[in-house]
Amino acid sequence: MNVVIVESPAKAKTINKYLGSGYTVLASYGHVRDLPSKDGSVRPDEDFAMSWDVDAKAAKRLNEIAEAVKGADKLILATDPDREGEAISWHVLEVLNRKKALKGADVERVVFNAITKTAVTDAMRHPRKLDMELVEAYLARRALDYLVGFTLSPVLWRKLPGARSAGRVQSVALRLVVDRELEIESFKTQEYWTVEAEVSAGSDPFSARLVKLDRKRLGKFDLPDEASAKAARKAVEAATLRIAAVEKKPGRRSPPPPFTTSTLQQEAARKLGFSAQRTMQAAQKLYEGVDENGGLITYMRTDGVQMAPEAIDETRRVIGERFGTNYVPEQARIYKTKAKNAQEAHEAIRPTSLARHPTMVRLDGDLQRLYELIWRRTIASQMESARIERTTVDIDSLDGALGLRATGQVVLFDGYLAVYEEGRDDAAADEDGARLPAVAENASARVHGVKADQHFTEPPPRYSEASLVKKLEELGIGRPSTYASILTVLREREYVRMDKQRFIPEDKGRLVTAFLEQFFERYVEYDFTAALEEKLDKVSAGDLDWKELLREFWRDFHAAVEGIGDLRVTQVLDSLNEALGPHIFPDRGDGTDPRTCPVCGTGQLSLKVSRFGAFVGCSNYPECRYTRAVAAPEGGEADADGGDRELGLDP
DNA sequence: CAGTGAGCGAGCTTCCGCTTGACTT
Repeated sequence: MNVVIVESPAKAKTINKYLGSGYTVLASYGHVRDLPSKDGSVRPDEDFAMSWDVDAKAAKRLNEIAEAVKGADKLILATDPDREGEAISWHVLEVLNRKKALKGADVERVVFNAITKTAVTDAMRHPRKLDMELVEAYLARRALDYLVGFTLSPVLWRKLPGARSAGRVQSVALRLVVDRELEIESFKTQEYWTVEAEVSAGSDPFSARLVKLDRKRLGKFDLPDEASAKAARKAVEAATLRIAAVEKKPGRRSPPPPFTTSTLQQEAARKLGFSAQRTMQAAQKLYEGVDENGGLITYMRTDGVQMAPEAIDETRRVIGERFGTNYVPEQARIYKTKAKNAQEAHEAIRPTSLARHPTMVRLDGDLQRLYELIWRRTIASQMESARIERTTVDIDSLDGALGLRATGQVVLFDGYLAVYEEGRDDAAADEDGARLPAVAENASARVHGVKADQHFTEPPPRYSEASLVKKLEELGIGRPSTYASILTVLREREYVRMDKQRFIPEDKGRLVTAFLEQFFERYVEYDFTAALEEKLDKVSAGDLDWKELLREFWRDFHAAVEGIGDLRVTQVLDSLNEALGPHIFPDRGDGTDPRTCPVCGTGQLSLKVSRFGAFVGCSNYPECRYTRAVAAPEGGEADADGGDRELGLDP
């Protein structure tokens, strides 16, 4: 008898089926051990010694595993083929060794990145040893995260009452939200106008935009006000027009790759309105399966876009049957990940059987809709590209001073668009979607009406859950298993709030960000994690000692912590006040200096702290009693207003 | 209705990443 260890029970069940009777497949249910949530779990002055703790539930699992291993010939560690997976195998092995549960049993490490019968049985024939360098990269990652989080958080408690936590991932996610808000606040809207004419040339009328005026190309801001727009409109109305050129260009649109965790969360938000959490809950149920037929989709926490060859074959077959052979490309499509720091331990998220059409499964609301989305996306990813034709019609005045342009596109062959079109976040609507009537070059054109429209440039949009997850993934920050919880932490700490499904930073979040930027700048830089990952890669390649990585990190980090530890709260505030700027003193938009007191008009505002939390107060205290709360400790809210009220704006 | 106030204090909070049930509301 052989004992096989994987992470999840659903996976254990499937693999058991593939391997048959000579094997017992058990799940570890995750990491099994972790650092206890208290001081001293990682000890830099003992050469980064780490204490591990097995919680009660994991202990039960491990006892079951130890029991099964007792009479076994072999222990086969088949956890995920990435850094964390290697670590899980190591943790399990460590515990079993400590229990002395491994007498005589051989230990093998086996990896597969698709759960198909061929992939699994093939992997079983190629066992290897545990990769200790990969495990050491994990240890470095784990220790660093602990040291950053469990050092910075207490610093925050002491220096900024009301602030609760900081960490390598959450603090950068928060910074993204805060920085975007600052961008929005400092954004200057700009007015511009466009002129559009309804024209015809022996055809149905169509609309064309003014693109040339006074023999010059019209830039976006060349019609800055109503007067210039009206003058341009008059010029169009007075002009004699002819069709100068008709150009048709063929184009292709290729399908998007199949889903990863990040893209699934984004699309489910855009198309179904699901939060990241709701998406993951539904996906988990689809993965576990609803009846005896097993899971309906592959593993839902993945950054891989690749698919098992068997699945690609089946997808192509289903496309041929349902849509016709002209929808099947000659070659199967192979996708490569673009995400930084992708581990690609798992396949893309796809139905376990493409033949299981959404109409053939009966599921609860969320599950049904999510399954259909995944089925369509997977099918689309292997379908033929759409072929389109883009048409551009240039219309000039006879004297050549004016130019108008109309664009349109026609889908000649829909290809993958027959099942799926990717949603958009904040992009402007397609303007060249319309079909244009056939017109002949040199035909004269008639103007039916001209309109001038006013527009204003808009600031960048606030992050939604979907766009923030997308950004985090681009920066290589966080993992598929943590995206949804990162969003939750920011809300629980009251660093941000949601408004119309968008993240808005609270003053508390701005303050924490300003503080970290001021005193721990390099640890909240957007590429800190990417740089760390490069070093971790060196560790796993054997080119860098994991303790050397930690020593180097700790030297600088510890110095920064010592530096601020010596400062009194008031000194921190003085230094912070210099740097705070728009984080805490936003432009009020009425031309007054953001740092002068809005009540007395002479006092200077600055940040202070008390047992009520951080607040902004006037230098003329106690004559002037203007205050504005910035960050209150848990439950320490003065009243329902939360100090948000702008006192004294109308004295 | 006004709007907490700054060198003292007891004791509390916290990280990231991997995985699901077993508690009660």
